[in-house]
Amino acid sequence: MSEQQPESSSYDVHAVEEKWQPVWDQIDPFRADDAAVVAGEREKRYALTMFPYPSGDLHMGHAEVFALHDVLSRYWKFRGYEVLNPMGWDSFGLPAENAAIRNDEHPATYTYANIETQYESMKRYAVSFDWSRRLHTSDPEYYHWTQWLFLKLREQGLAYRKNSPVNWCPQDQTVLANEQVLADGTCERCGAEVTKKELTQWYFKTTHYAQELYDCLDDLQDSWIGKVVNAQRNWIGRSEGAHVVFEIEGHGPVTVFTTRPDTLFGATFFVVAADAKLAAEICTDEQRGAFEAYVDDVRKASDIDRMSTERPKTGVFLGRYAVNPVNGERIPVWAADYVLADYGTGAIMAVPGGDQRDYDFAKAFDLPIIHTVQPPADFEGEAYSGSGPAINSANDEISLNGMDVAEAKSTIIAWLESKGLGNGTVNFRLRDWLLSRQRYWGAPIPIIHCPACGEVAVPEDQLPVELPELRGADLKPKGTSPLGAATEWVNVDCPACGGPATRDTDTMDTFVDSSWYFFRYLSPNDDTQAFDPALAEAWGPVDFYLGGDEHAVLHLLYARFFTKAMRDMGLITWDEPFTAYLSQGKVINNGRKMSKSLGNGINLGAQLDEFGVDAVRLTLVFASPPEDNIDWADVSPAGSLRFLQRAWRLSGDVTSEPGVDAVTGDLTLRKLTHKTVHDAAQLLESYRFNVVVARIMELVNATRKAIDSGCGPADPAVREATETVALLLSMVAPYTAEEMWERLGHQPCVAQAPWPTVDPALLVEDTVTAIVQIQGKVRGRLEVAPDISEADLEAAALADADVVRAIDGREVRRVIVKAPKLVNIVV
RNA sequence: GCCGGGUUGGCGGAAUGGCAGACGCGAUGGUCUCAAACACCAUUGUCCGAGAGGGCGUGUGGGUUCGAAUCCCACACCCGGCACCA
Repeated sequence: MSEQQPESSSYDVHAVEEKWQPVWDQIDPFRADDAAVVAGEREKRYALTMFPYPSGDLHMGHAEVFALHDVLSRYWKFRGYEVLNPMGWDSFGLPAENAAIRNDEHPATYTYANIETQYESMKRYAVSFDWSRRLHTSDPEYYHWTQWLFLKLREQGLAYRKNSPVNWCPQDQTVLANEQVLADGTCERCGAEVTKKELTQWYFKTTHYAQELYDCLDDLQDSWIGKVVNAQRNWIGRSEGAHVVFEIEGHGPVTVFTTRPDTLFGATFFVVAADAKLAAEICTDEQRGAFEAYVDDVRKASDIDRMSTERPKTGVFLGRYAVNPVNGERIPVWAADYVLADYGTGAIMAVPGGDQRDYDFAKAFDLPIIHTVQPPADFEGEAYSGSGPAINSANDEISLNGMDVAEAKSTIIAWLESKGLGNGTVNFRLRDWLLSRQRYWGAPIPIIHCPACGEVAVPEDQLPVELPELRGADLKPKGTSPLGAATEWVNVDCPACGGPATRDTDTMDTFVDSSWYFFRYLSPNDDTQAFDPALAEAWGPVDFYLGGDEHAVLHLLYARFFTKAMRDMGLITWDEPFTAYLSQGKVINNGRKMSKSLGNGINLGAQLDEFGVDAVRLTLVFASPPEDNIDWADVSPAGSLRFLQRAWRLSGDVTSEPGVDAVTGDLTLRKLTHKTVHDAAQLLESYRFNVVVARIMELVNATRKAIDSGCGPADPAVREATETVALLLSMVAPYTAEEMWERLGHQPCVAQAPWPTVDPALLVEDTVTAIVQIQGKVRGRLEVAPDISEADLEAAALADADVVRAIDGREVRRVIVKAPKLVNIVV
């Protein structure tokens, strides 16, 4: 016995990993069955986690997201759902291209080598992916359908080309979407300061769905993590207000957007964005020189200073007057850079009495200020934008005076509408998605430019438009797409007229690739269509999506846009792609983000080598609620390993035979076992994975105690408890669980075992602990029957020796009884 | 400035109107050992007390309630989103 002690008190984590991987490969328990779901034999669950970009090997962040994701996927399988849990690679993108330039090779070399590395790591990490659905967005078999979807969007009028000032990253030498420029004006990818360039580029018309993208957030409010819903609301930026038409003398009517039409009587001047075409059109010849000088100044200053709200107001008079439609007042028209060209109509009515920016401008240029809302007596500010009765707001036909803001708004809108001078409307901050990129390693835009026919779509039967073979120095960024250098590729016959024409040389933003990949998982090998609509109907939408905060707006908004567009094309029937969404926290170290420059990186491979896959997974799941950051300095993979060994040791101590009837087993342990299973299910449904682990630990502790100093290792309840530990643990620590399962005398694999049946009778306690409070403070405890009457409980409480002593002769004024749990005595 | 989320022991966190601090980390003491490591056992919010026991305690201040970490009001601080968006 003593000789065997070392051998049986721990197991070799690496040997166990090598032992089970081939067994699982053979059993292949996680392959999703399309037929069963299409036929409705089993209820489906689509579990999705964001597919990685293949830069090097997996890191701690991947380890966390996969560990969390796998708990839920495996749980769903246990509960009898047919689970779709696919994985692939978002494999177009700049790092591969930059590596190719550095190493004089093709981007595919870097990309596919890293994919293999990551694939091997994922296999070792034992995530329950259905590998038969693996895809890579850089495969022609995949981007064929990315291109096809682009053409479909274009047919719907949702993809178009326009000339416009765009965000330009001088580092990456390509344009960027609004979503890819951070709040501080830097590139989301490389951190370089983004500048503006005037270019003709492709856009997706995301604004077409602005209202719906906004409204559907209400439905996602409870099932998506709140901060992402909030971020999307802020990004889409819905504002209710009105369009109001101002006649500009000598020019014509110009419409403005305002959220405060009730303040129209206070509009004392009119401002046009200096960089809008409209400003140049309105400007009189006399003011032309001053205007152009101002525009020059604005251009120089813009990108650095324009972010600052503290900057003093600047502008220039355009030499014309607009007529305020409510009172006929002639108000001067100015150009200024505090009005944005691409929001609203690029022109505003300025109400300095009610808007601080307009107030600042009025002060700077000595323009009149009229208050149209009565500020409270103690108001000490300048512009007043709060609530209160309207003042100074009447003409011959209408008076708003005395009305509150809401009433004044609706009244004036009705009046404007009756006069044809405006209407109530809604405006959005969201802009269209700029999708062209001047880089190589992406899906070519399947358009041919013909001098005679203009833009011509590449015929569907000629898709995919494959990338020409370029490598190394050919790919160096030069401000225009590297594809332009592939002369043979670029020059083609026009599909419409047969004349000489050229291909579009830009590639698509890689966010296009990832906007629809969750559909391709349904039909990853179908070379006749993007996906089978019948499978989409059966599997979709995604039931649970786990990913990173960095995609709160970007990817999640784009995927929502694609889904709505695909619905309107008749490809699918639902409105939203992801029924539930959760973003996991980051793995940090010592209070800081891991980074090379700080030298505080934790290498996942090294952690796996030291503690094993299961201990690392357990550590990440147990550390905190999934959405919170995990500081690696605060957690203990060694402690996790210790726990796993403790759990595993139980399986060696059980002496009863498999299949023994648990009914005769120790009741206390049985009750804990059944309660643990019951609670675990509820906790898992609400993603409370860390608490589930704590409950498994409690069960392990209790089972240990039962073996050592309780009912003993032969008691059937000990087997039941240990088997339950193995089953529950398999969601977090699959290797340890499989090893336990085998030692308990079962065939592999534990993932195919059924979820333990909870006996409701065992969830009922024989006695419960009633607490007795005096003045709300706990002063005694009573063991009572769960069905004790309130009167009996009160009597028992008042008779209790501790309670009598605590009352200390004082008069009992009131007794609150909540049988069977609580008595509160008020003295 | 606007919108959202948060603040609980030395640390990560439990408890969502009824025993605050589950579970774990760390720490301290012990068993084992020649010794150490591992493992195991015990203690571990804080203050008073020899002890029994008691006081205090969930960012701050108020409120509702027999009873509040939990609900309400105000404030402070932290994190995230938007921001010259009319």
